[in-house]
Amino acid sequence: MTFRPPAPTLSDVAKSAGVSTATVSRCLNSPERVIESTRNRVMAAVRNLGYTPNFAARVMAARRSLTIGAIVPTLENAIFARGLQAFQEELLAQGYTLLVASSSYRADTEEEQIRTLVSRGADGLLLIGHDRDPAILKFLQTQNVPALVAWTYDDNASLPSVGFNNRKSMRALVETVITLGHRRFGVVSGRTETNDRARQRVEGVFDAICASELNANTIEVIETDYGIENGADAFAQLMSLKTPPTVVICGNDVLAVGAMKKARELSLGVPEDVSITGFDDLELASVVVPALTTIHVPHREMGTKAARALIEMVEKKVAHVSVELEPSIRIRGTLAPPPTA
Amino acid sequence: MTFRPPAPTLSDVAKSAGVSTATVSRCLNSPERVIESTRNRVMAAVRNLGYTPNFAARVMAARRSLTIGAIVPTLENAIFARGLQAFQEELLAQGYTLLVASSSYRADTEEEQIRTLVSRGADGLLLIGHDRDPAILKFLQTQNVPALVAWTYDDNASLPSVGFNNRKSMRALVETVITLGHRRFGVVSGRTETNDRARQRVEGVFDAICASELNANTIEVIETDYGIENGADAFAQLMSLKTPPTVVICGNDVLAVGAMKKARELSLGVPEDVSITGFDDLELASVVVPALTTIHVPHREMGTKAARALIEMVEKKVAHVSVELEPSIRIRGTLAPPPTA
DNA sequence: TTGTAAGCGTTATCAA
DNA sequence: TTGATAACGCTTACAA
Repeated sequence: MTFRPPAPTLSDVAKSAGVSTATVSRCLNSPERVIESTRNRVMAAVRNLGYTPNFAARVMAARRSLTIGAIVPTLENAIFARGLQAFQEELLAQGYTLLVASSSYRADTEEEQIRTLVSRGADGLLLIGHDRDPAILKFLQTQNVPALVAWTYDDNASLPSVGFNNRKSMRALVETVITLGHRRFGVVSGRTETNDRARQRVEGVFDAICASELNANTIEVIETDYGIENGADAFAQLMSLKTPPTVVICGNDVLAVGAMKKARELSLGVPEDVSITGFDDLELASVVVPALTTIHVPHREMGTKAARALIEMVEKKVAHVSVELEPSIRIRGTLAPPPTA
Repeated sequence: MTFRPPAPTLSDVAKSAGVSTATVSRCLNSPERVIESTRNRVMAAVRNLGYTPNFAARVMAARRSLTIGAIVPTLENAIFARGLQAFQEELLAQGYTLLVASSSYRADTEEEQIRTLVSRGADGLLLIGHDRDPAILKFLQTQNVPALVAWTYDDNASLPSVGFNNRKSMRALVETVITLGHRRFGVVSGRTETNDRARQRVEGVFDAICASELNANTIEVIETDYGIENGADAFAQLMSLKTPPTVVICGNDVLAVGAMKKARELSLGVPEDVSITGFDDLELASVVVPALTTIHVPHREMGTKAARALIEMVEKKVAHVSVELEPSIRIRGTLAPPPTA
């Protein structure tokens, strides 16, 4: 092992350029405040030495990091990918860096991640959904770190949100399903206990059914984690009931695609034997055969608007007002009238 | 706007517990070095005040961050998701935190991200592939930050790697394809100029074909960015040739699924009219109909081993020896003998 | 336009 | 077992 010199610091640059550290700092942060001749000299020294500013030191001295943290429940499937990408692009355009963490849909992990990101100096936080221990909100308050919620819209929650009404959207879809003549419904949902979006979507299903003259008691709901195989298993369970549903409403596209896979294995035709619907309109939804009927969520718009809102909260230090986006129904091949209708 | 007190610091805790900052620091970092009675008092103060350590200050003082950075070409599709997940799990188990950045397959962006992560105090870096300006390697050296390459294996590159031989794997697959009787090949590849894995995979195709007595001149190769729609377009282009291929070898599963989608639109049967193969064995590959023939990459194993190797490099400050993993071929529904064979 | 110097919140060395 | 105190590398009044 060879000896390695320590990385160059501001004062190395200052020495090499024959100026003070303050001048070097100015060259880097507000070049217009340094006369050109010195600036050139300094920048040359920076290049020569291969100097890179130490972020930790900068954060400590400046007391802001130009960093935004986002904690999403999962990065394993595409559920949050597109929105997050747009979020990140907008942040970047405004000079901020994004730090992403995943909570695996666990409240305790999310709290840990919140603490981690705050301790790393995040200037603001993007969180998903409103289900959360109030204590952690108090923590954010004492730490003076603004937070914004996305992927759901709720005007009178304790945090501002940029998102859509999951319940209303699902209700609209199920109303369409009812109009087609379906009377026996199966529901494959995400975990409702720890996931307000999943909960609201199931509520939307019941809203639609109760609003019609149908009997809500006949609806079978299976809860499971998001995952193609989980969707497949839940679907199999539903279809093995004495009176299987004619339509299976899935809490998201991942579950729905799992259901489709299992239908194939069971030699059940979709939509001839059973209809299937999803939620989110991931790329997956247009790849499967037939294409999946689902609810299109304006992911990119949500990401972009969330970024703008959060930056405003960070810079102006004011609470942002919530923004509601409008999903739209995408009727595709997996939905048709029930077999006997 | 209400007044917000600044977040509590170490010395706030020290004052509140009636000890020195050194003792508080010890309670947090090596509790066994503090007698129980004081420790209890200190921890109570920590809880009371809602104290969270300031990461930037800690990094500066300790001169290590227990943070590993990873820069992948994309987070938009699942190509790197599973491996990265395993990488992160192993890091976590060993007390490290993962910071992920995406380069969008651009060399300049990757350099920027490398600098960013180093400046943020990453103790080590995971990079994908070996294609990279030597200057940035020198930078890593002067900054004293070890780096490891994954998703490819190359024993005599300048950085150690944990991965597989893309060329050899693709060659094996194409040899199988040849054995089935195929003679007209189409290739849909990722960008070979900026992506050594894509390049090696194409080379593997030619290796197999040259090793047989076939004429390599008849192979049409189309390069495109990774994406379902790109795969679809490239496939359409290949199938509109005067003598279209009987098999389309795709550089990865995402492209292959795009090809399958387009085949359906063109009413081409897979595999009756044309065979299609992928690479990676993403979850996607088992969801499509028919299931995709592809090369299974041990993503999780790669992630775990990369984490262990990188941590060793960080802690022992020695270069790790490269590790080669073995992908395996997964023959599934999209591959069959050519129509006329 | 540039320099001086006081922090920023930790850790770590050295004494007590 | 604990406490002083000097770093760590940078930004930013304030002064020159």
